[in-house]
Amino acid sequence: MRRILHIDMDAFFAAVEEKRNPALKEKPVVIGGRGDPSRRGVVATANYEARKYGVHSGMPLRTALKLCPGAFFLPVDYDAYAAVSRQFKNVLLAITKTMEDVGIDEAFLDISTEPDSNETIVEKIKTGIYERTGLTCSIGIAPNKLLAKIASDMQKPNGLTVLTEKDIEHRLWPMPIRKLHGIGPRTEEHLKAMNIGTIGQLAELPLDTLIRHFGRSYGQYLYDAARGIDDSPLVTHREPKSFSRETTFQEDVKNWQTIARTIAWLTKEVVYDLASHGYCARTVTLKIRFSDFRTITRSSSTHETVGREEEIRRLAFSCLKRVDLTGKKVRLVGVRVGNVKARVEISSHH
DNA sequence: TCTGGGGTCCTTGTGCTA
DNA sequence: TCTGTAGCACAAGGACCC
Repeated sequence: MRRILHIDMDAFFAAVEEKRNPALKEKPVVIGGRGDPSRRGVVATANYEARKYGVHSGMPLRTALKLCPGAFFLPVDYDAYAAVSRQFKNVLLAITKTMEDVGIDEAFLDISTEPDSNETIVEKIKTGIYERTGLTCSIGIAPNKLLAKIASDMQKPNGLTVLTEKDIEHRLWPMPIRKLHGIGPRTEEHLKAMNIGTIGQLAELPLDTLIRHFGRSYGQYLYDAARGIDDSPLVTHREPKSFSRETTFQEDVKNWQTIARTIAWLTKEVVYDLASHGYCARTVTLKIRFSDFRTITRSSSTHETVGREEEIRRLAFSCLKRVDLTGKKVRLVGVRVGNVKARVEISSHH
């Protein structure tokens, strides 16, 4: 039986900001966009004080302002959070190298072969993270990643929850289906229409029913997940598959020049990312979102990989030519490069 | 009046080729 | 030569995650 930990930092962005500016503690804090609730943007994180007013991540900043006019609004300072993220991940890596990164504020650890008890390891992690960063985290322990992630969410902030196979019936099955990783709003609606609201009810559905509704791969996933089954290993290293940049205009745009200039700028940014990571690409995808939120993509591939800005911009504009913009207002444009390949190292030795 | 940005993965349709 | 089909690459869209 594996021992998998999921570590989740508590209200991470807000906690870093409060650490920098302790006067923010005890006050509602909302972090998102450029920190200006009169401009377009959504909430990245709200602290627990702001959550009392109904503010939550993903909500437009304008809505958050209405719900909580007294809140402090701060811009997302990704570099600062990344620095703290490295610190807490170093604490985890001191326990075991079998760590899977899950974004900036979460990680899995596989401690199956560690001699120490769960209690000892949890103590090391919690005090280690607190000493290095001054922040708290919530931890879940279970036989697999699926259950460990659910467990870390059961008691927060600063919680610890252990789930075993014996807990599946009485602790997992009463939960709403949305708690399962991989079930989002669309699947929730689909299952609601089938009168399925809890994980237990999902577990009553036969495999062939799930496959009929959700396809072979996702149907099988749902069948297993409802039973707490997950054999997926930790992924300790991954290569990037794509790089992208996109931006939402403050006001919807119908001027072609503005759109073209923005695409050229985004291309420059993407090329910089691509090059600084040492990659080149074969596919360029242009993304356009119209004012009605309808989103289209157009992509264009080359036979040989490319990395130069002129080349990638040419591909991006060949995509733009295939989009009919007449009479439409554009809300967002984005540029992505895919099918990326590590550049052959021009080595100094020979 | 709303609904970010950076990713991954999956599905579906289509055209090509063995 | 005709027909079917399996497999693949690619394009587009969509669901989901943090």
